[in-house]
Amino acid sequence: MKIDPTSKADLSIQIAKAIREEIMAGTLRVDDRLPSETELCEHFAVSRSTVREALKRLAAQNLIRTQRGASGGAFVNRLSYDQARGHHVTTSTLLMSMNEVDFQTACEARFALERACAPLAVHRRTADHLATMRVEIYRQGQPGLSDESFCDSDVAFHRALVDSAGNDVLSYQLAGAVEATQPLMNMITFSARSREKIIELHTAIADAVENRDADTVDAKLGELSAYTLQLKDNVAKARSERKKS
Amino acid sequence: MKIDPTSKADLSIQIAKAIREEIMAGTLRVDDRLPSETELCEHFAVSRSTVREALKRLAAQNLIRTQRGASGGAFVNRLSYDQARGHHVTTSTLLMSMNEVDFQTACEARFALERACAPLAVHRRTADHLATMRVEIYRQGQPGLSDESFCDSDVAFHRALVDSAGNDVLSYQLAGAVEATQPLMNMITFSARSREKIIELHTAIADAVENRDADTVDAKLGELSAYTLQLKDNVAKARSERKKS
DNA sequence: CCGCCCATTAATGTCAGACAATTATTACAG
DNA sequence: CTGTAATAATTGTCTGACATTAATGGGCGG
Repeated sequence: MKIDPTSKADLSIQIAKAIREEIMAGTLRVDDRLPSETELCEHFAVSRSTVREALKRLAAQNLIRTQRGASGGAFVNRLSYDQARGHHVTTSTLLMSMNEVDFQTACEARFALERACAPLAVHRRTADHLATMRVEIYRQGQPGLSDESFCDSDVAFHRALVDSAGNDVLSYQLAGAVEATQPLMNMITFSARSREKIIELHTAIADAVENRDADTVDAKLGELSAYTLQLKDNVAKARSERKKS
Repeated sequence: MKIDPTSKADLSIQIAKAIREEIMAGTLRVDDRLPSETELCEHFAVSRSTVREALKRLAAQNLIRTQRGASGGAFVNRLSYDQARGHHVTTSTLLMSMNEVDFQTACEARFALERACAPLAVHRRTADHLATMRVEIYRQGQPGLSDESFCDSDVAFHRALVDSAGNDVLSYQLAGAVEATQPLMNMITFSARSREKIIELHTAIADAVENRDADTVDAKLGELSAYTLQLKDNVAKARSERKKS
């Protein structure tokens, strides 16, 4: 709970770190109120702007929330799965676009993880999950559906599949892999793909989940993966053809 | 690239959002320099403190970095896997501690994901990965090793296993599951566990990876999972015994 | 002509103080 | 007792200043 004014690191970084560590260590618990900005100024012997920049850093990570008015202040935030998922997907998406992740690498990771859910999913799936999957499959079959909407529905289908494993931790971790790579895959391949083929595979997966047949789910996810990679190949070939001419 | 001054949301949040969207959309690319704080003030018609708070928010997400001096400024940051992994682990850890995640849930998620790596790991493991695993197993066998060091080594072992799948995306996604749940599991069970049993399983896993035997890796990870859950049971029983007396 | 030192300059980092906006509490009037 | 207005506490924003850092260019000496 101290900072080193001689350190070369920015003060607001040090302060944010000090507070973050208290939260991680449990000294500050969920819904605890932090000292007011003025008190933090005194404690760390810095100006209010510096304290505020530190608090904004923490707020950006969803670690705290602030409230104005009397008996307001900064409170330790309960990290919700939804908030965390949003962040996770954003970061994963940027990570992949900025590092020019190989299509095959992303695809491999995504399906490896999704297949890991299959045994749990067939075991725990509820009627709700099945219904969601069926609805999305129906949507995907609608004529006139835009490519963007098809992508969205695709993501929703796979998310329902993952969620049906009934494990929040798993759902959270997979959000990054599935939701961040899916659009990437869609953008690359949607010009070339056959919606019928994908809907057929989705239907087979939903059926297998309903029948609690993990092996078939796994196999069909494998087919989907292979089909996606093949599409990518076709697109690449078409591109080099065009280059030649 | 505009903000709405009549919105109830804080200005610094709106500004951060506007810039974040430009980064996500690719308008601002990696290593691009943002306008200086003064220019951003004029552009958004706000004060410098507000702009700075917005920039700190982005910096907290590793989206930008800042540099002082002439020709300094804020630059779009290339998200590195290491930075992102650190964040991911921190968030996952907090998520699990704050939401009081069931031990079994965490354990289930972690092993399901790790087992998904097995087929890739046996295929792509290098001598380096094997060496790391062997070294960690050796460390784990040292008498007098503290519980904390044993935990660290355990994490390092599993990380080497995951990394040997040779897929950066996979390694990143799994960091959250493995590195965040492992300490939780260790804290709960390390009083009761037998290091010999764990070292034996680790050795079997390393051997199987070396022999490219995915099924055995999978089986041994399953045993490790079962053993961990059994330990947890023992601890729980011992606790209720103590309560009775 | 080359290299070193230094002033300049442009940028972020920090500070101080003020006012605005918001909200819970308290006091007061009816 | 109730509704309303004053009050106080707190975060949000603005302004202006100075400190710190680092690239740049110019002068000066070799």
